[in-house]
Amino acid sequence: MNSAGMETALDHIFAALADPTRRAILMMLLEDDMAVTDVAEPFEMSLAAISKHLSILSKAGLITQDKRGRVKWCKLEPDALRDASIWMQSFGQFEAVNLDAFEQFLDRELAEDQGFSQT
Amino acid sequence: MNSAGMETALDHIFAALADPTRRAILMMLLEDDMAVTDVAEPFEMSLAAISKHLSILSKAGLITQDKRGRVKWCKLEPDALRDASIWMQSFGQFEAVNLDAFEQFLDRELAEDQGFSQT
DNA sequence: TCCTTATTTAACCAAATGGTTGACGATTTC
DNA sequence: GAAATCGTCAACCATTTGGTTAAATAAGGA
Repeated sequence: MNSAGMETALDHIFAALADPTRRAILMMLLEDDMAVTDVAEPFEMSLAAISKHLSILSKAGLITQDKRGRVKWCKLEPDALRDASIWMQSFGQFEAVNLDAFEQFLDRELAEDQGFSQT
Repeated sequence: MNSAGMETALDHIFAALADPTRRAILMMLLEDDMAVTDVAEPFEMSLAAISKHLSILSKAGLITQDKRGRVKWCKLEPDALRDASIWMQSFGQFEAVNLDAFEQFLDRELAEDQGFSQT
């Protein structure tokens, strides 16, 4: 019924998006890459908490983190939203679509993308 | 920072979508409305657990439930995904890729269904 | 070298999540 | 009316989540 791996990826992506702090972080990164400290600045919570949020976003593939010197730069990876978006579009606009074919489509799509880098 | 009101709705929608059981339920409801007992049938968990999942989907606005007699019918409400879709559209870069891939998928679908008129 | 800055890790906590079983109210059927 | 069916609720449990503080690691700057 379900292609293996698809669930986990979608699990992580949707779970990451379910938190308003993490969505706000993604919005910030839309404008520019940022260091962890700068990401944390507008929030009223500890740096450690933000670090955890960034780790969750990273594991979901929504951002990548690139350490240069002692600064870790966070970069948006919007392609990771593709799987989730494709999944959602099947409900929003294309209800009549054949499900078996849709799942085969997802299999092909995800086979290409297997393995977000998750250091 | 964030538009008021939107957060809670998105929280609920994304959190609802983060669980594979709930996504599977939505897929099932894509085909037809179903009674709670029938929704639960393919899953290896209690009816009470499925009832909770349905409640979560309902609170997220992803389904509605209509009780007729002793049977409660579950109906997909794909419009609820619109908020989440709109939010994701702010990440414009991936959207083009996504729609491109999905259109290719649709083309294959429509090629099989000669005479299907797209609305 | 010593101090400061940048970030993660560890230990801890409260609350939420996802599941269970069993009892219950409501409805249909016999 | 009695029994079966549909679904939820209450109580419980283990695990995960989202936060804290404090210590640890790493890199730059004085």
